[in-house]
Amino acid sequence: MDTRAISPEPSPWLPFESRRRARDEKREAVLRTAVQLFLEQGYHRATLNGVAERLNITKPALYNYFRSKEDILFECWSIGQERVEDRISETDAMPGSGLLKLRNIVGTYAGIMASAFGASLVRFNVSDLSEPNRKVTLAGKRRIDRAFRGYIRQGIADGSIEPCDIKLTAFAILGALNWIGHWYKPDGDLTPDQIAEDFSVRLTAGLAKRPQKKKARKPA
Amino acid sequence: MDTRAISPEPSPWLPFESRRRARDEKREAVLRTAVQLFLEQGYHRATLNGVAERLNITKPALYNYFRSKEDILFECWSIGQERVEDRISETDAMPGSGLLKLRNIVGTYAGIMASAFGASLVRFNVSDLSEPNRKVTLAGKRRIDRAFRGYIRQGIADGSIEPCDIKLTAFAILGALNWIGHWYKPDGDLTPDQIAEDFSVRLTAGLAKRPQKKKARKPA
DNA sequence: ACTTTTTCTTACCCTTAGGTAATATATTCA
DNA sequence: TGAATATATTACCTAAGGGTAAGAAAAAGT
Repeated sequence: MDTRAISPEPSPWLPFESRRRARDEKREAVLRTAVQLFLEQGYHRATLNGVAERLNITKPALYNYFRSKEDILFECWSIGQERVEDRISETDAMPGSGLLKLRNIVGTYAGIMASAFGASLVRFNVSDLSEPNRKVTLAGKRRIDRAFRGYIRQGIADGSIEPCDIKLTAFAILGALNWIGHWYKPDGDLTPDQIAEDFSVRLTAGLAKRPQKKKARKPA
Repeated sequence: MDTRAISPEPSPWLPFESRRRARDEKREAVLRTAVQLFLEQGYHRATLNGVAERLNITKPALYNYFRSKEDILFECWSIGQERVEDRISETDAMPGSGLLKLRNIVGTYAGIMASAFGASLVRFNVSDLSEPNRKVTLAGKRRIDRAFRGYIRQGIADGSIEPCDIKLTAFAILGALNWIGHWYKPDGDLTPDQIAEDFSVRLTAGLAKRPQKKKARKPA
């Protein structure tokens, strides 16, 4: 769109903003390429030269956008984490039973795990991060744990979920979900949506409270 | 123990064997220390100097027992893999329904995952291995997948397991199990046995074939 | 067109850690 | 005790790769 023809007095801010945008686009391109390479080869075997090469630039150019390799790693993790936390916020604000919320987060989380930034949440090693960044990631992991446990706890309270060991249940569900980040391949025969739909049912089916017979035994 | 005083005619093989044993013990000590350090710090951040230091020796001494760092990594993986495959063989030979076999392997697998060599199956990066070794590990992972799917398939065939998507079911169960290798801490409040017992029920509860509604069999 | 700022490249530094050579020290065995 | 073997140490090499300095090239602003 050529704004000069429409607006005779272009704001001096526009070029600045467009420059900012271009910069951010390049930054994101670096992150996309980096996370891809980190996943393919592992963080340590992947080199910044390799990242730069894929972008048709040279290594030092990367340092216009990031302060260090670890910085890139941490940002990749942050993007994945933010996606998850956004969905958790949405789910928290959702009306409905704990079981419903759990089903919702399981499905969306599965979808995220099938993306590169999502997989980076479980494929990267926290000990490759600096102490401050490591603390941030560990706190993030705890928040995810807490969210899942919260939905289960709510479900038990509102009667939608059969009473169970909350901690182990959350571990089991999160394990099944996180494992997606290890086995999912974009060129496979399963789409993220299929996985999300299946897992949202599969991982919660055993938890739903069944209609009370005289003696309710084990959950389905 | 001074064998010379007891046996007047000592076989020339005995010293040799005892030396072999001592050697193997040292080898295993290296592996135990190495796997521990690899898990604590990650393969790349952990150094052979660090491994040697914990053993009160120096780095080159390690090369009396292993040809390279990668060699050590691969052996750690192999030990974990062997433990799993042993249990799979046992389970294969077991009598009983597919569901029973699945419960059995889930429990034992959970226990293995709560050990250092077991965790090494999921905490280490295949791309840190040489091409031949990587092929071996990938083949190993496939064998585990195949075993789990086999039990599920058998269970469906013999009527102990409700028909389901075999592949996704196996992924979900293996994910929950493998995740143990990431969260289990020996100093936590859960013992491997507790986890094994819980998971063997938890991860299979949703699969068991329920009494058919047609026949209206009320639970006693 | 000229200046300034941003972005990128070439050339380089330098630490780290895996691996090796030469050699010393135990240990075994006769 | 002395030769042979096994095992460990000291000292060193070397490649790889993260990171930096100086300056060229491109873009923006005037």
